[in-house]
Amino acid sequence: MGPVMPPSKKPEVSGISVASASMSHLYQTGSLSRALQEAEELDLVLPVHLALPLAPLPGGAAKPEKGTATPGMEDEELTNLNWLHESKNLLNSFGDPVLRSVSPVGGEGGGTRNGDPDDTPPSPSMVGGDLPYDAQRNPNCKPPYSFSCLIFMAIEDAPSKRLPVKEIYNWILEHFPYFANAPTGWKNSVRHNLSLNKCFKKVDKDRSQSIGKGSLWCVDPEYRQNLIQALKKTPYHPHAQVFSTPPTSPQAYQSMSSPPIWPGSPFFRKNGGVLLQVPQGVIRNGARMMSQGLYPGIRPLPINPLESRTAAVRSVLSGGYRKHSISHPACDSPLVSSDPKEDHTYSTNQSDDGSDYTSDSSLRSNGPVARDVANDSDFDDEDDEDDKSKIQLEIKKEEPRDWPIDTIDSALSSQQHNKKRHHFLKAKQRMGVASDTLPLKKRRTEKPPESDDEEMKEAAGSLLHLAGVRACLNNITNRTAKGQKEQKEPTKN
DNA sequence: ACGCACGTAAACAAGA
DNA sequence: GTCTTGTTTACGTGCG
Repeated sequence: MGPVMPPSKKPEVSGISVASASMSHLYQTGSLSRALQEAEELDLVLPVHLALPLAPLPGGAAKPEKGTATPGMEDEELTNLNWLHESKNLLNSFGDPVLRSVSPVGGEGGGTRNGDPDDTPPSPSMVGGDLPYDAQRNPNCKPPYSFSCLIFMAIEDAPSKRLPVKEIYNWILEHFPYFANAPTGWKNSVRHNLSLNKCFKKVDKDRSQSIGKGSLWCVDPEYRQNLIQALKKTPYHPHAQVFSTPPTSPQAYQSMSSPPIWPGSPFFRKNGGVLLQVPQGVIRNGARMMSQGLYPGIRPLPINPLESRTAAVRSVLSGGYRKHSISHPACDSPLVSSDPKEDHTYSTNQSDDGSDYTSDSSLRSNGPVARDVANDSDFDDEDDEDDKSKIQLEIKKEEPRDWPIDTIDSALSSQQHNKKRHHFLKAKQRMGVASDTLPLKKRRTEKPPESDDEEMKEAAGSLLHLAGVRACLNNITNRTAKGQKEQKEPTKN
C-alpha cells in the first residue's frame, strides 16, 4: 500500500519563470538560503530544487567535498563555471527523467527484487513497515536499492563520474547510515558488484596523480540505461506515471516536471508533509536540480556552493576531479585494460574489453544494448515531444529491449546448473541474440562506441539549454556579456 | 518447480 | 605481514 500523498494546501510560488531565473541568480549570488528562509517564513511551497540546499545533515555540519579549492580562482569564475558544469552534469546525469522518477521504496533484504512496475502499487514489504524508506528517520533500515543502484548513484553523484572503491564505500555510508552498522560483508558485495556487473568499468588513472591502490570506477555508458532502468524499477513512485515519461528531446527534458519530494525526504517534512512538485517551466527555464533531490529519501548532504563550485572548476578547468585525475566526466579516458587472463565463466574473452572501450567498435555488433543506445539516439531526435501518447508508445517499444543488468551474469554464474544456462541461451536465441554477443562483464562486443557521441549530444543539448538559462539569468543580473562568454567556454571541453 | 535477480560468503591473487 | 582491492565461485533467498 503506497503512501497517500496529501494534496498541497500551500500556495505555490507564482511566476514560474521569474522564480526559476531568480533561483538561479539567488544560488549564484549565495542568497538562496536567505530567500528560502524568507519563503519558509511566508509559508510558501517551493520547488524541490530550491529547497534542497536547506536540507540539513543530521549532524548539522556541512560535509566538505574532497579536494581543495583551486587556488587563485575568483569566486565569480567559480560560480559561473560551476553553473555551467553542474547544469551539464545534472542534465546529463540527474536530469534524466527516469532517474528523477526514482524514489526509494521497495522490497527489503537479499534476493528481493525491486521490480515493481511503475504503475503498480508498492511492495507490501516496504522498508520500515508501511513507511517509505527514509535514511534519516530509519537509519537502520536496509536501503531498498540494490548494490548496483547504490554504486551507480555513488558514481553519478561524483563530479567526475568516477570513484575509487573507497569513495564508493564512503558515499554509501554517508547516504545510507544503515551500512555503518551493517556487517562488513556489504563492502565485499560492492566489490563483487563492481567486478561482476558489466555496467561498471575501471578507469585508467593518472599515475602522476595516483589516488593510491585501486582504480577508479565509472559507469559504462553502454549500460547506463540499464542502470537507470534498474533504478527506475527499484522503487514505486506515487507519481510514476508523470515522471516515467521519457523525453523526446532536450526540450522535453527541460519541460518535464522535476521530482516530487518523497515523503521521507527532509524537505517533505520541512513542508509539513506536502508532496511537492516543481511546476512545469521551472526546469525549462534553467532551474538547477540538486543531486540530493534526485534520490529522494537518501540522506542528503548539505550543499556548500563554494565547495561545489570548486569541484566543478576542477572538472571543467583541470579536466576533472583533480584527485582522480579525470579529464572528462563519464569515461572519456581510457579504461583500464583487463588482463587477458585465463578463461573464466564471466570473461571468456576478456581481451575484448582489455582495450579502450572506444576502440573495440569493430567487434561490436547490434546487441541488445547497442539497439538500446541507437534507439535512444533516435528517441532524442524526436521533435514531437509534446505528443504524450506517442511518448507512451515509445516507452512500450523500449521495454522489450530492456535487458536486466545481470541477467546473463546471473544465469551464467549458476553454471553448475547447466540446465539453467541452456534455458537462458535458448531464451536469448528466441530474442535473436547471438550467443557470442553476451553483454558480459569484460566482454563487450555488442555495439560500436556510441557513448562519446551520446555524450556530445547530451552536452550539446545541455549547452543549448544553458543558452536559455543564461539568457534568463542575464535578464535579471544584467551580466549579458560575461554570461555569453561563459557559455562558450565549456564547449571547448 | 523453475528461472531470475540479488545478496552474501569465501577463496584467492596482487599490490600498497 | 597486514590491509585493501579486485576477481571469481558457490550458494541462499525472495519473487513471479
